[in-house]
Amino acid sequence: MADINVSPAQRRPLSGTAVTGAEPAGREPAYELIELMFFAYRDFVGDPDHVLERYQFGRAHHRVLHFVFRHPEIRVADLLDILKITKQSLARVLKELIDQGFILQKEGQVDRRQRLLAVTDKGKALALELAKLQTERFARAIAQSGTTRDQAVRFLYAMIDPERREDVTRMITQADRALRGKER
Amino acid sequence: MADINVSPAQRRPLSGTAVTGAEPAGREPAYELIELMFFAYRDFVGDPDHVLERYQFGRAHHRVLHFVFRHPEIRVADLLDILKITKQSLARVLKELIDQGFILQKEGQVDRRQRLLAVTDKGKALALELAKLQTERFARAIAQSGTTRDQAVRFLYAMIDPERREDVTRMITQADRALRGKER
DNA sequence: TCGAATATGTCAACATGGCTGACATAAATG
DNA sequence: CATTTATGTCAGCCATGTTGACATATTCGA
Repeated sequence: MADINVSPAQRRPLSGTAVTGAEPAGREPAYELIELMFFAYRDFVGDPDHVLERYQFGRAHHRVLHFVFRHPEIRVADLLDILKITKQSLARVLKELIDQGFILQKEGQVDRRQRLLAVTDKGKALALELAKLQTERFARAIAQSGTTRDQAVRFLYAMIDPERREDVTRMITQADRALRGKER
Repeated sequence: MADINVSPAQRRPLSGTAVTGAEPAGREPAYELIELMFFAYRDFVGDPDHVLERYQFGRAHHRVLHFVFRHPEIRVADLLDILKITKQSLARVLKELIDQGFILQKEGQVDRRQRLLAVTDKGKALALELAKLQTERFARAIAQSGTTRDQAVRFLYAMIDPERREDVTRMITQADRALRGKER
C-alpha cells in the first residue's frame, strides 16, 4: 500500500503522556498529514458537488440541506450557530432550497416568531443521496487503511478545537436520537 | 454526556454497522463521520486564518505559499495542477505574495519561458509558522485519540480518490526529498 | 529558418458565498 | 405598553472561484 509514510526523524512524543499539547518546541512539521488532509477533504466534498450541479446548488446549499435534514424543525438561529455564517448568507441559499421544494418552514407552535425548518421528502432524498456518497468514501477509506471506524471517529473528533468538542458531541447524539425516533 | 471520545468498548455505534434488514442501499449513512470531518477541517484551517489576517491574506494565499514553499522552483503550470484553480485565480493572490516579498520568481534556466516560484526567507518563515500550528493540532489529535501517526496517514490517504493517490504520493515524497536536500 | 506550439501574463466580466450595516415586522415578555 | 427577541430583507462590499479573449516571449519541429 502506501509507502508514502517514509518520514525519518519522527519518533517522539506522539504516544502517551502530555494530553494538553506536549512541547511546542522542536517538532518536525507534519507536511504529509497537512497535505493529505487538504486532498482528502477536497475529494470528500467533491463527490456531492457533481450531484448538486443538477439543481444548480453549491456547497453552501449542501451544508444547509444536510443540517436541516439532521435536525428536523431546527430554528434558524440554531442553524446559524452550527454553520457559523450570518443570516444574510443563509437567506440566499435557504430561499433557493425552499423555492425548489427541498426545505419547508413551519411556524413555531410554542413561539410563533420561530420559523422551524425541515426537509421535504424531496429534500430528504437528496440529503440521503449525498450522505451515501460520503459514507461510501469513509467505508472504503476505513477498509483500505486498516483502521477501525472507531479510530477514525476518535481521530477526527480530536482534531476539533477542545472547547467545541462537547457541543459537537451533543449535537450529533441529539440528531441521531431525533432521527431514530422519527424513523422507527 | 455521551462522550464520543471514550474507549472503543464503551461506545455504542451511533450510525453504521447495524444490519437493520432490507435497506435500499445497504449501508447506514455515516452521519457522525461526515459531520466530524466537516468540523475537523473547519478548525484545521481555522488556526492559520488568524495569523494570515496580519498580512491581509486569506486561505488562497496560504495554499499558494504552502505549496511553493514545499516545491521550490515550481513552475506555474505545476502549481496550478496541484491547486486545481485557473491561472487567473492564482494571479491575484500570487501577485500580492510577490509584492509583499513572500515569494519570488526566477526565469527558468533551461526554458526561459518559465517563471519558477520560490519562497523568500520571509515566506519560508510564515509557511513554517502556519505548518507548525497545523502540526500541533495533528500531534494533539493523534495523542488524544490513541491512533498512531501511521494510521492517520493511511486513513487520510485512503480518503483520496484512488486515481489521484499515486500522484499525491509522488508529490509528497518528491517535496520531502527536495526540502531535505536543501536543508541538510 | 519559420511557423506552430508552449508557458505565462493580463484584461474584462461574471458567479458564489462570505461579510457589515441598517431597518422592518411580528410575537413574546416583563 | 414598552422592550426584547426571532426572523427577514435591502444594499453594498470582499474574497476567490470561473470563462473567454488576447498578448508576449520562447521553444521546437518540419
